[in-house]
Amino acid sequence: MPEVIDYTHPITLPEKPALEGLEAKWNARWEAEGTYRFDRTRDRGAVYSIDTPPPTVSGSLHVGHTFSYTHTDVIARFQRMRGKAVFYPMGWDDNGLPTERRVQNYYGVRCDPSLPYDPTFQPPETPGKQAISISRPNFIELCNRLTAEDEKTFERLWRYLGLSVDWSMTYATIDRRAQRVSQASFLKLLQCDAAYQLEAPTLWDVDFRTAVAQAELEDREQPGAYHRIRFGRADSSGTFVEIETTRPELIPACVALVAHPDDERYKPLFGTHVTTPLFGVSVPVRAHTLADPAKGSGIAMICTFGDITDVTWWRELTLPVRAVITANGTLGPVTWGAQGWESRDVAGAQQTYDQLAGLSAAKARARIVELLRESADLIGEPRPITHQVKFFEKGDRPLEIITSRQWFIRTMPHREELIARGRELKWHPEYMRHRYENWVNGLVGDWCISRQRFFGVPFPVWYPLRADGAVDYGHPLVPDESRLPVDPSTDVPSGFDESQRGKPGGFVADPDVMDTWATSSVTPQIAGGWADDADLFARVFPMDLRPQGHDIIRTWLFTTVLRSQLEHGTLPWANASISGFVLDPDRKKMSKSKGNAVTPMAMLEQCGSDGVRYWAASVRPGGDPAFDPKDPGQMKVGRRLAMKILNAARFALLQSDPRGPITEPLDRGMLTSLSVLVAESTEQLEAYDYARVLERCERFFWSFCDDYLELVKARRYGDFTPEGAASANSAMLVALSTMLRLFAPYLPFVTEEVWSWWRPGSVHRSSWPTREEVVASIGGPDAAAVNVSVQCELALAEVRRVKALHKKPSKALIERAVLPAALEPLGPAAQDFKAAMHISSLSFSDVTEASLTFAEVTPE
RNA sequence: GGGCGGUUAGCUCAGCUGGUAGAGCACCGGCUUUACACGCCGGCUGUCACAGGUUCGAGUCCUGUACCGCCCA
Repeated sequence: MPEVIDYTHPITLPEKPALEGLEAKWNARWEAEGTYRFDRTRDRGAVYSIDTPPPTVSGSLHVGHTFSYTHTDVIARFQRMRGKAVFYPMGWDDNGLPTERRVQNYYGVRCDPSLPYDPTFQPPETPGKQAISISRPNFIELCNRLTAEDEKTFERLWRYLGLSVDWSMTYATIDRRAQRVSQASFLKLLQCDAAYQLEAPTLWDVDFRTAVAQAELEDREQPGAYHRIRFGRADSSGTFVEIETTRPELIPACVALVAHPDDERYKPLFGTHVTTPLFGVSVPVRAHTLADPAKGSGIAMICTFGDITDVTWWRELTLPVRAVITANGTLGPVTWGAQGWESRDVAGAQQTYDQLAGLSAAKARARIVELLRESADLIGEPRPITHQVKFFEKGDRPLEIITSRQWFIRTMPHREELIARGRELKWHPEYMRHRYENWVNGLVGDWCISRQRFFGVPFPVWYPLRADGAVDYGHPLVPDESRLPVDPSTDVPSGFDESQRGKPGGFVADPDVMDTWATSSVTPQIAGGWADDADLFARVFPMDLRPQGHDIIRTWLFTTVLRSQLEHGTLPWANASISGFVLDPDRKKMSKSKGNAVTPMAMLEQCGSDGVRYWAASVRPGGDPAFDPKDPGQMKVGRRLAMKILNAARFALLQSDPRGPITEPLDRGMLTSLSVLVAESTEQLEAYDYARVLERCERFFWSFCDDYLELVKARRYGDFTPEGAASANSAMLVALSTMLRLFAPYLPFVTEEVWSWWRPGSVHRSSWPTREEVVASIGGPDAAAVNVSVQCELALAEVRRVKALHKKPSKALIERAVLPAALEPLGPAAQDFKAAMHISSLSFSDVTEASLTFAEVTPE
């Protein structure tokens, strides 16, 4: 029991305790003393490991970040006090598009991979109107420069908030270690055929000119129009089939018409051919169940490719490709009459198409409508509608579907086992599991991981060039694992030299980088040292906890489970704790793009880190708190709690002699109740229910201050016996020691400050309180004393109430008090009670409320 | 259209396995009581969204409806 009875440490109290400056004072001390260093000598059973979300450093942190990261830190601190070696590194997500965008805007540059590296290049002080084109290595230098700045800012803020991270283990999703892990993992997947490349229709953002994965899509409501268009029937009857489409500009890409197999209107047409308007291309009429008889005219045109249903039809009906949309979103050149572009009127088709070539999809649509109107193939006028259109979540124009060569990770064959892993994982809160299962069940294809970007992890792959200069994609060249990480655009495959790059008989590099999630999905492996520190990895993996937001269950959580399943055949972690979002006062999700995000530094300075943490931790797991920066209510409450802890501790420590056995009923009752609180708190924190623990501890503490301390004040100051004072002093110190440790995960600064007044070491390295330890201080739980305390507190409230009704000052003397008989069990504490309420004579009787007789004069 | 969550005091929210509705803020009144005026004491405030059902008893369990939010089609 040394934690509660060893009071040999000298007590030093400040005159006027304050919260100001605690963040700076204790952060410096924790850093100097390595308070949060991970002890890597401990084995897996004694370790608690956290797969921390690496925040995207491009941009700034907002209140939502402090919210969710506090939840994790509360758990980390609890586990540390429980005796675990806590593995809690921080990561930075520097990867990909957001960083590139920020670098472009910040420095006024754009990346042109065809340019050579310029070692003397320096960006201008302020970005000019015209973006400067720079080489890929120069561009990456700027990315690194800016992210380094951002990382420093972020680290300062995290430290100020009091995250108990081991800062010596920080990683970045673009650093050498991360590249090595990402590439090594990719090569393993390639080796066992879990990764493959394919020339396939892929969702494509025409502005970023990159492929996009299913997980990065979002639907947006967009205006559009149905165009009713006639196709000539091939039976020379002179009759027409009418279709409706929102994308008439894709008529040159039409490869078939399709209707539902049961649709009586079109059954006779199945197997026949029709002719496309303007281009005179003969296309078949086919049947497929995905065609909706109720939509438009019930028959649709299939283009390569207008939407993802086109891709399904194209694949399942084995249709040819006639692609017109190019990577930049314009209609590309076509030679009509060439193979695949046959027409009944080659010259006419060419003449028409030449008016569309080079236009964006939107402009081509406007032009082709005019042409269709002239040729009388447009029936009626376009009918405006709004419909859902697929966008890249960070994009500005609708996605196109472009056929290109991409790397994929096999996902579809693993759906069953991924569902099973999801059920094995402990979710906090439990209901978040559904989001995962819905996602896995809704998957429609393998995971495309190629991105046509620059700042990312390159694919460690080259391709041989045949003698005729054609790329041999079938026999990729890969480096030995010992060479990783490699950049194939500057490194050379073994057996070749740089002079053979791009030459027949030589090689070319895969030009792409991996999707952000392809790197982020291996954060447990990166942080845990999978590729270069097997000893560390064995001590931390599979990890204990993945904390994250519910918006990225389908991306980060899902892909991490997938990678771990493919690589290790296990879950990557035992628990997933899912935080909600901070909402603005109008209940809209707070985000930088909406412009309603609040930067947290002012809040932290105004309310103190402990105050902000109190607010964050008081929201139940998964909850979405509304936050109004003009009225930081709960943060102020947290600040008040921290102040109260300072002052109550000062009171308890102000006169802590004499000490001795804890004999008085109020003291014993208070400690018995506290021991129950400790037991419940431990159990609930183990279940990740941090908000409930905070609420209960706070309620206990406030009652401790308002009732218990007031009741024992006189006895403690020695008004009765030295033994009575000793009992109170000892009980207060046990309670203080216990409550400081209960609050330590939530309010790390104020608890550390108070701890330092009278205890050795850091409260954050002390042991979590136990029920047994508290109970031992009174020789066993004392249920009778609890009853005395409860009745005494009820009586206190009753006398206070009646006193206030009589508008008497608090120190007014009460000559005689008659209380309801139900309160009589307070008897053993009558002396404390009478002193606290200034009662001379106390009795009980069959009354419903307290009857008080006040003295004539109130002493000064 | 599907999934998930929410709806409790003017505001923000707690109410765990069903047993007489709670806290803080705000508001009103009182108190400078030797830890704290960044404080203390007291008061006021509710058809627990709506409609059914189960039960001796429902804020809590079941069914349906409405509205809000998030995610997915």
